Amino acid sequence: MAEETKASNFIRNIIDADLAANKFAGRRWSGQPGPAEQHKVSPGDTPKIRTRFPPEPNGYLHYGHAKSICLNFGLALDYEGVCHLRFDDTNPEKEEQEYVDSIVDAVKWLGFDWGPNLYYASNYFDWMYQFAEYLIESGNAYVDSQSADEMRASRGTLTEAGKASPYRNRPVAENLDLFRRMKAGEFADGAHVLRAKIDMTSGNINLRDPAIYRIKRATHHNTGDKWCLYPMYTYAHPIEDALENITHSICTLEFEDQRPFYDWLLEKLAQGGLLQRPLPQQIEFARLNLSYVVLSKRKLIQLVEEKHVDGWDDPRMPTLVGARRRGFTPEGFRRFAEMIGVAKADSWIDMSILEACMRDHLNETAERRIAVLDPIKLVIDNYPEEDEELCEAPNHPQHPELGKRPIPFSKELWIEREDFTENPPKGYFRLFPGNTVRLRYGYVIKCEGCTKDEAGNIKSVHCIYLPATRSGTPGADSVKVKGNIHWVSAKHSYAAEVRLYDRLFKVENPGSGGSDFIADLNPDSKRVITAQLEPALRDALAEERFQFERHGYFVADRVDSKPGTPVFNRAVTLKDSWAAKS
RNA sequence: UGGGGCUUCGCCAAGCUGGUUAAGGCACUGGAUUUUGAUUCCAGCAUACCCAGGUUCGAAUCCUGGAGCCCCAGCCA
Repeated sequence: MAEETKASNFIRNIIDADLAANKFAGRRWSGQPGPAEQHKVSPGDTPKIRTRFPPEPNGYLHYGHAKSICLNFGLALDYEGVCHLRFDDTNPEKEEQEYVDSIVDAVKWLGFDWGPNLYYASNYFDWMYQFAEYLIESGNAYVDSQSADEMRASRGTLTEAGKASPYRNRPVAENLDLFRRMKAGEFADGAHVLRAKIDMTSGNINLRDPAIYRIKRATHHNTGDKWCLYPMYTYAHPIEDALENITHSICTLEFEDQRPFYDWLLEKLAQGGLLQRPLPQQIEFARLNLSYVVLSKRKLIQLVEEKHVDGWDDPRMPTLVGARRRGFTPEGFRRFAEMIGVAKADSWIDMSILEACMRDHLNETAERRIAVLDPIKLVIDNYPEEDEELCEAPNHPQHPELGKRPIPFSKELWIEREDFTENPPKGYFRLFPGNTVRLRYGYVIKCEGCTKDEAGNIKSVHCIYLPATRSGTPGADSVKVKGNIHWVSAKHSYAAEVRLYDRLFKVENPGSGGSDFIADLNPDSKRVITAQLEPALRDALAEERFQFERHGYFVADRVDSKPGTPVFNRAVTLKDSWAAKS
């Protein structure tokens, strides 16, 4: 593949400048995350940059995470760096091993590799604790014994400064004693909290003595019951980055206000000789907003719990497990991330962009097959009853090397109901009485009419075929036709379950204007049908993706398919300029 | 006068150390190829950069003022 020049963005500009200034030249790396002391005698850190994807294992990854994953891992790849996968597991009440596993799977599925750099914030608890003691000793932290309510009240408001806690000037020795006893489990949850001592009058509320440690008796998925004291994200995250030698700590915009604290903390710790310089820098970018879907964790949970979808991996869910079942591809997501870019302006990406990226990749890679989704019988009146023959269909029109496969042809076929009409609208060039059309990879046929039941519903379409026009023979092009429709032989095709998925919501911005987003669900987001498929499809392997010609891209469902009877999910339709016009 | 951030084509988004015809992609519109109304190809698509002033020979880029939108008052992340 040709060398692509990556689109410039503000993060790449920062990295370019850092690299040009040789900012990271002095860093050491002991092979494992650790404080300054540990890295001190080690060799230089070879990767040019270190980024990280730091999910909290408290839910399933969604499309928004895909943007962040592609960004962090992609940057590492481009700059000969590495990207760590780090679980930010500082709140035992919300986190579970199940989520850790699913996150590992999802990032792997997207095609990224963290090598040996799989880490857990919870493995740094000892260091974090020591650093907290240092902060206390250096007069930068204190134990506050106010209740949560009192703390909230004294924090002030957006426009009024906060007031100092009565415990703010506790002597160092007392703070240290209290903090150690907090760790030892002498106090009830919520009795005390450790706070950074910064500025209660700051315009930035995050600097009004943020809480950095709370007492919480909960079993942690990784550390078990070792701790009853857990660090807050605010405190933990910068330290995690520093211990891991992260050069660029990329996060979303809502953490922008947190950056002054991030820098304050790391600077204090570095001054105390605890952390190696240069310190990591936090860079914020705009999170993904996608139309026709919701990405907030709360809403996703609601969809699952209220059973509006069939679980977290429902193909309609904007989760990565859902996308996988849907038939979306990792390459499609990476293309998407590349296409939407990264910037600081809040933006809304239309779902059609993601769909287009999936089509792009699927078009290149998916083999073609024939499926009649809404079958109606087509009878070829002048074709002998007992005859049958094999037609050949290429597996991919742009890739002849993928070979061909035989498709049985006979007197009675299934065609799409919408490929025939008695009263063609202007511009319609499929089947209607008197019109000729090609049966793809077969013969040209001339439509004679149709038969109906008593109610007037069309039962079968009748036609005659032109024997000399068989595809692949010299006479194939002797009759020019505009229309080209697909078909399967009724005698040889088989009925199979196919799920037609569509967008989960019927409006661009579900729940906008204060309405209930549930009311905006698309009632037709899932249709289960029985389709007539060409014989070759029986052999489809779970997760194998195909283009059903003239329909779209489908995947053999990875959970419901059984050997010999795959169930197909529609990932996305083909672009349809005829439907768009009419 | 609480703090922080953002504003370039319908949607993203380069550019921001002042001088380019204001990149590129998607969408859209033409046209060519095509046994998928698909794909591919080729062409078109901002005298205009939130607004108003100013500096300058010259401003999307610098200055001043204004408008709009987003985020922050968890012992969540």
